[in-house]
Amino acid sequence: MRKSCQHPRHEGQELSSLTGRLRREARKVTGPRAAILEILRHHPHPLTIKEVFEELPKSGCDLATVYRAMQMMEKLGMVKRFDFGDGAARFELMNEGDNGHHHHLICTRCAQVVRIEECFPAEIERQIASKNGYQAVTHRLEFFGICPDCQK
Amino acid sequence: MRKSCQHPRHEGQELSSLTGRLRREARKVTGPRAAILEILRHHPHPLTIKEVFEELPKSGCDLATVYRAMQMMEKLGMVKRFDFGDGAARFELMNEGDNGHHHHLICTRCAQVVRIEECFPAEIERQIASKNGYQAVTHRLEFFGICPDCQK
DNA sequence: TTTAATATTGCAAACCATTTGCAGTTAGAC
DNA sequence: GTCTAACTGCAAATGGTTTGCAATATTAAA
Ligand SMILES: [Mn+2]
Ligand SMILES: [Mn+2]
Ligand SMILES: [Zn+2]
Ligand SMILES: [Zn+2]
Repeated sequence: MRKSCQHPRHEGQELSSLTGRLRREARKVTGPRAAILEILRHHPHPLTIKEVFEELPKSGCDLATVYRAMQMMEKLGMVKRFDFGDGAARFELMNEGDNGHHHHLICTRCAQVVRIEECFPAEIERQIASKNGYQAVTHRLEFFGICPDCQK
Repeated sequence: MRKSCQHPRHEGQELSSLTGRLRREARKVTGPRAAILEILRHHPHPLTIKEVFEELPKSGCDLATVYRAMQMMEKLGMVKRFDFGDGAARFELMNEGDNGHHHHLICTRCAQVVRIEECFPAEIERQIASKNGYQAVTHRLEFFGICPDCQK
């Protein structure tokens, strides 16, 4: 469905930097893991486990392996989990050091995704937190609408 | 776990107004439905299907019936679905005419929920929409933090 | 009040995303 | 090379949600 973008600007971090990160954390760089990282590296937007699984080279690996790799990398902070509210978790590669906090605008017709740089105003969030006595407040925010292609 | 609040201010709409709404839409007012509405009516916050199910009077009804009642009422616009990202949908009674758009602040330790009246700034949302050529843009937004009780 | 049409229910099975146990297989430190 | 912890495939289990179907209940009509 969604095609990989070959533009170098979208290839993200070097694979070697990613595998290095794994080894540094005493994780093994296996065939399946390298393949999964290659896929994430070439996709600028969050991917479903199933989408990753289906992009895997012939005789890739077991679905459970993709699930396990993804939760391991999430724990190491290498990928970030997003929830578009459709029942399937999505994952996006994170840059080292970056906390990955950002949002998306999703087409409700074709699922096209745009990365959004705007964020919920920090000042208002601070007010919400203090007014209710909550600490360490963050938010989960996604936008939904009809993309240009789907408007005709 | 979460207790029902008996304060009249929290009882919401009359049960008769709710059942009237059902009949008006050619839906039958059955025992299970009345019981489910009674539960929602007394809870000011979104409830899980399981939570509703467990509050049902002895020998309430089948779990599937709660699921079916809830999706029917969602279609009629009588309840609104919320997603706190923990894998279980939550539902809240909606006032007639109101579109129910609002947000929550959820304690990540005890799941206590506070209704939030603030919303994502409409002006910024409008910019996001036009900048990307999307139409009919809305958002899904929830806040997470540690509630006062859980801070000790 | 009885009837008849239709909506609703319980129950069990199906679904779908995700997790887990386990025995056999590797990566990579030494 | 050896050794061992980490990893894998596979199949079974999980948890939320949906569905098919035959039996039952509600309500509009008579
Ligand atoms: Mn993104
Ligand atoms: Mn609410
Ligand atoms: Zn944000
Ligand atoms: Zn809002």
